[in-house]
Amino acid sequence: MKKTNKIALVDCNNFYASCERVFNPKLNGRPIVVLSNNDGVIIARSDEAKQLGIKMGDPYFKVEKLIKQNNVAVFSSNYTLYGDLSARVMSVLEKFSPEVEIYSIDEAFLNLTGIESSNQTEYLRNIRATIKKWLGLPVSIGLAPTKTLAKLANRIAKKNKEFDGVLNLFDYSNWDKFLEMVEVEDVWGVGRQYAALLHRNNIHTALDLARANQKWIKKRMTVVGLRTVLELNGISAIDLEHQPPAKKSIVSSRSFGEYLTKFDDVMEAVAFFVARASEKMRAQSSACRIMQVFIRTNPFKNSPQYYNAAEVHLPYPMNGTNELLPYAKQALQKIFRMGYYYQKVGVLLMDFVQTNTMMVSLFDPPNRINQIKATEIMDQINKKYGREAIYFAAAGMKERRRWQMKRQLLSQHFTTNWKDLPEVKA
DNA sequence: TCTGGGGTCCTAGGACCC
DNA sequence: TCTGGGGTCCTAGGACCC
Repeated sequence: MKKTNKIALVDCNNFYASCERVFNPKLNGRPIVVLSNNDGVIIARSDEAKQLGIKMGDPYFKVEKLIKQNNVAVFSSNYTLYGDLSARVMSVLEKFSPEVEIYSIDEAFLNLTGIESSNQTEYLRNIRATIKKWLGLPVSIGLAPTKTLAKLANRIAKKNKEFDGVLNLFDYSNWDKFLEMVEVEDVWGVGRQYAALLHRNNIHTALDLARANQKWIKKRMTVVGLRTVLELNGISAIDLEHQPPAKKSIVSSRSFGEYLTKFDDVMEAVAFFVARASEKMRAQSSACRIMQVFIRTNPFKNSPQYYNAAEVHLPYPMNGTNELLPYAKQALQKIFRMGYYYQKVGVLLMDFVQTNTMMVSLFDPPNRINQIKATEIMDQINKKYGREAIYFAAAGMKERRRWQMKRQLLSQHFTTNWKDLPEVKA
C-alpha cells in the first residue's frame, strides 16, 4: 500500500522585517517596514506595522506620516542580509528532512513522509523551536498530504494564535472546517483574476473550490486550476522538486534612482545588467542564444510614454559579459529614442544551452578561450570578495552611477562586510 | 518627488509540412 | 475555388508565484 505523503511547509513570518530585528533587539515590539528597491513601496511589515493598517505595496510617501507618528522603523531592502539568513534557515531545515524544496527566499517544503516520529506534531514544534533558538527567526509550519493543503494549513497556523505556529492536519479527522476558514483568493494558485471568476460563480471558500465541478474548473482555469482542486482534496498533483531545475531565462532589471535621457547613461545601466544576468547564467553553466534588451518610461507619470524591446539572436551561444556587451549595445541602439525620460531598462537572457555541451565553432573569435578563462577568474574573485570586487568599466564607476537606485535607509551588512576591501577594476 | 524585481507554466493561433 | 486530416514548431498573451 502506498504511504500517504506528509508534506510540511515552513514559512518565515514577516521574513525581511524579522531579519532586520534579529541583529537589532531594540526593535522588539516596535513596528518595522521594509521598502522595495528605490525605497518606493512597502514590501514587508512586522505584525505591529500590519496592525497600524500599513498595507503591502503602499507607496512610502503615502504612509510616511503614519510611519512617523507611530515611530515605525523603516529599512531599505537589504537582500544580501536576507539571502544570507535564508541560506542558514534552509540548512537547519535540511537537518530535519532529507528532501527539502527551497520554494522561495523564506519558504521551503519538506518531505516528512518517511520520518519516523511517534508524535509528528512534536517534530514540527521542534523544527520551529530550533530555528527560533539558533537564528532568532519565527516560522509557521503546516503539515498535510499535498503542497496546496500544506500551504493552507500553514496559513491557518500563522493567522490564528491558538495554533502557536503549527498546524498538523493529520491531527484532525475532518478538514472541512479548515477549508471553510480560507477564502478562495487565499488558496495557493488562485490569483486575482481567477478569484473574481470563482466568486462570480458562487465559489467563495477553499471548501467550495474543493467541491467544485472539475470539468468546469479545467475548462475555465486550465489543468493548473484542476491540479489545485485535486490537491485540496488530498490528491497529490504537484510534486516536490528536490533538485531545483536550471533557470530557463534570467532577467536583470531595475528602476533608476533618477530619470535618464542620454544614450550613454542608459547604456551604462544596460552594461551593468548584462554583467549581473550573465554572471547568474554562468553560475548555472548555461550560455544563451537569445538576449533581449527592454526600455521604458515611467507608466505612472504624466509624460510621453515609450516602451520597446529588441531581441538579438546571437551567432553562437555566449555567456561572457564582454562578448555579450556589443550585442546589447546594438539592441539598445535599435530601440533608444531621444526625448523620453527613461525610468527602467532590463536585460533578459534566454534559450540556454549547457556549456559542457557547447560546440566550438569555426566562427568563434580566435581569442575566445582566453576570454572565457578571464571571465571565470573574475567570477571566482567576485564570489570570494563580494559582488563587484571586479567589474567592467562599461557599467560605469560604482560611485557615480546616475541610475543607481536610492537606498537611503539601508541597515548594515551584519553578516557580510566587504567595504574595507581594495577595489580592482577590470 | 515618490508605484519592486525575478521567475514559471499553459493555451490558442498561425506558419508550415505531408 | 473550396476543401481534409494530422502533426510540429513558434510566439504572444494571460494566468500564477514569491
